[in-house]
Amino acid sequence: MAISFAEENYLKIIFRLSESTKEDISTNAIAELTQNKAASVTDMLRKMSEKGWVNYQKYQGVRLSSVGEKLALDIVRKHRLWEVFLVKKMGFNWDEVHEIAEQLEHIESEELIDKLDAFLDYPRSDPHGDPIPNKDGILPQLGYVSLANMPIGKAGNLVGVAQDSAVFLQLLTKLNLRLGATLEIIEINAFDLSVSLRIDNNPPVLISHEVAKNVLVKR
Amino acid sequence: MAISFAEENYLKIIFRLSESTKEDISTNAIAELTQNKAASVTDMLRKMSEKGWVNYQKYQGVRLSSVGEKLALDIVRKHRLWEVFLVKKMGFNWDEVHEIAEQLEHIESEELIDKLDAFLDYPRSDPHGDPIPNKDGILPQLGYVSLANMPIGKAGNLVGVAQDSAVFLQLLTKLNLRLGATLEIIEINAFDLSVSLRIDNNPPVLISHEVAKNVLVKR
DNA sequence: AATAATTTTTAGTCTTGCCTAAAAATATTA
DNA sequence: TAATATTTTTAGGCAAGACTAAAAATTATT
Repeated sequence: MAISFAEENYLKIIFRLSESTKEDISTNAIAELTQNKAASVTDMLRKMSEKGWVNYQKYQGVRLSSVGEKLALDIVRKHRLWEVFLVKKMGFNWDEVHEIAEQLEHIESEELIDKLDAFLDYPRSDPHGDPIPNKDGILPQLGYVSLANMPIGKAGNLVGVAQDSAVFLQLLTKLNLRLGATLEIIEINAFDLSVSLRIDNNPPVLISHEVAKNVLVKR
Repeated sequence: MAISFAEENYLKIIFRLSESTKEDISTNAIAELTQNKAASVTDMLRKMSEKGWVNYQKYQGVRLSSVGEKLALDIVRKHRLWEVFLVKKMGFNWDEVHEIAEQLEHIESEELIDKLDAFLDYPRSDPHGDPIPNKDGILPQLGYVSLANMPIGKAGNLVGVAQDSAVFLQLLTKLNLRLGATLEIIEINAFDLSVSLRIDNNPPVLISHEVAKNVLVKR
């Protein structure tokens, strides 16, 4: 039986949550991202568990099984390839493409995705800097680190972001934080962990810890 | 409330059926194309009628209202633009694209479609020769006629087909009936209306009336 | 025109995926 | 550790969109 739209969304969201933690994923966390109620999530987790896509223990949270992870990687691959398409070929800005890619990621045709991949010249990362899984579900290692974790005085280049909400991306644009920009941490303020940051040899500007956490840098 | 996947399919199918007849469209005809049972179609027609998309009288068939026709044209526009994309940019054959376009046509983003239209250089017809409605739902007049209606002895060029099932398109390929081919009717057999046809100055071949009806020719 | 065949509709069900309200389990705090 | 708060699950329902079987309307045939 084919995988449904809703199921694909759950898989993708559990995958995203798993990327940033080793813990089991909680029902509430999933509910927040799917915009559903916790009861609905419980329901779906039970079904997905029966299909063998997740390992789920009542009250103990959930993790993807290897089958589920493969399915999720396939969806993420499609999502990110379509984002590249939208930005590179259709001329959208990087903060406009997420919602459209959310729809396109559910198109079912392996052949189409292979051809799209070739058409885009086999990109390794999407417009937000996130790595694109290959056909076999292998994520290329891009070797970046969160700006919040970078040592003071060392320079690096902006290679991605850890979230892609429109408000966040718009703020980056306003701050002149573009893919490829050279970044150097001048100072970290102990009070609120805000970061004084030099961008491309300009005078330093102040950004919040929240922003720094979500900016990915390659040294 | 947004229009659902299922509703879009019904609209598109009623539109297609309306193109080839002036009669009201029957429940059974719709059931056949949607691959649903007649009872399910009745159900949906009642709902669509309440929304004002169709004019529906029990037992008397259905026609699109002007609102419904506008909605249908929008879906057809998306379907045909995506077909052009798949053939021209992704390298699919014309008999491989229908099913993928059936999925892509439901993507919701006017901006994306406008950009796609520009990217494809504002095509006036899809890979099967069918005209592509513009943003305002106007179908460009391409001025073709069914091969079955062409007078004996007059030559014309194949500019399209009236259906795009894979079996039909494969048969065309086998018969060497390609877009642009020059066609001349040599003879029509009264018994079964089969057509003796000259293709590009080759010796005449025999095709069925069924095929002739579905081949579109420009004189 | 009466009967038979076909088409369409109604009535009642099912599955998916969501909901609310209440109960149960787990986690936190006094 | 007992009481309280939070999280999660269960139970029961709802809407969409499909189904089958039976009834009603229409169309075709004798």
